[in-house]
Amino acid sequence: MKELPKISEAEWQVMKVLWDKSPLTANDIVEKLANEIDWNPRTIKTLLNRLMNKNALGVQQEGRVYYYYPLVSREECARYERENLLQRVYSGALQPLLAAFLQDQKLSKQEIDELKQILENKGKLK
Amino acid sequence: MKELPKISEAEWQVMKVLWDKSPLTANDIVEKLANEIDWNPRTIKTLLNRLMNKNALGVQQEGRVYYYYPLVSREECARYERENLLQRVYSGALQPLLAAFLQDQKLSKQEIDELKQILENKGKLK
DNA sequence: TAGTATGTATTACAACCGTAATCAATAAAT
DNA sequence: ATTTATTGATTACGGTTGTAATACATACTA
Repeated sequence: MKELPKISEAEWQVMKVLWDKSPLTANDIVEKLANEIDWNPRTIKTLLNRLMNKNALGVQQEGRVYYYYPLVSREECARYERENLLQRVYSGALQPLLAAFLQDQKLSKQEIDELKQILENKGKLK
Repeated sequence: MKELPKISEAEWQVMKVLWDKSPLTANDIVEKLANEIDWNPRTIKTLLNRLMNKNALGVQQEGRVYYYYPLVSREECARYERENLLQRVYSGALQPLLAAFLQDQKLSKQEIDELKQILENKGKLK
């Protein structure tokens, strides 16, 4: 089983861009992030380097330009973060976590129905 | 509105003990954590100090002993962490987050029913 | 009253993080 | 061929975190 690198808050922003679409050059990434975050391009280069050192990103070199791409899946990383929240904050108690999420956020009718559907199935399966 | 201190992973362990029951002395806390975590008591003292400096904990002094108690509510801090996960990992998309949590964890029949109940109510309210 | 134990405060130290600036290599331009 | 511009690599720097060790104050003991 491969070691999941620990991805920091700032690094998540970069990873999300590459999970959306890859491979991309550093400049592509800078451009995509320009709207959302006020970072110096240098900062993004640093983050790319750190992510490479952590083996979260790979590169393929074309001439003098690097094309970056993820080496870990978004779903793996997301699962890690979910589990982390669940344990750290809720000591593993899922129901209160979910109830709290449902309480503070708004959902469309359709999203509610989808979730109910998932719950129905969980109910049946056991 | 009061500033929420940022509580680190290790600090959460300490805060949870005090949210369960407070005020407690450092030694009480060391004892409670002894089962769960393999920390040197010094480490716990350090964490208590940091939490005081962050205004996450207060103390009341009785003789030479300090009694620690939380200055921030568990629910505030939990909300902060939930929101953080939601934005960082899911860019604010609640439904996929919830669906994933439901997918990877197991729930009792009763918990499922409670969640369905919450969803029912959300559905009605709008 | 001098030493010991106990509890808090200060200091340590490396790794990680946010946020860059500077250096170096190389492709492009003159 | 030398200069310039571009892009990745290295270095920076203060703050936080995990994980303690050491110093200091004081209550208790001999």
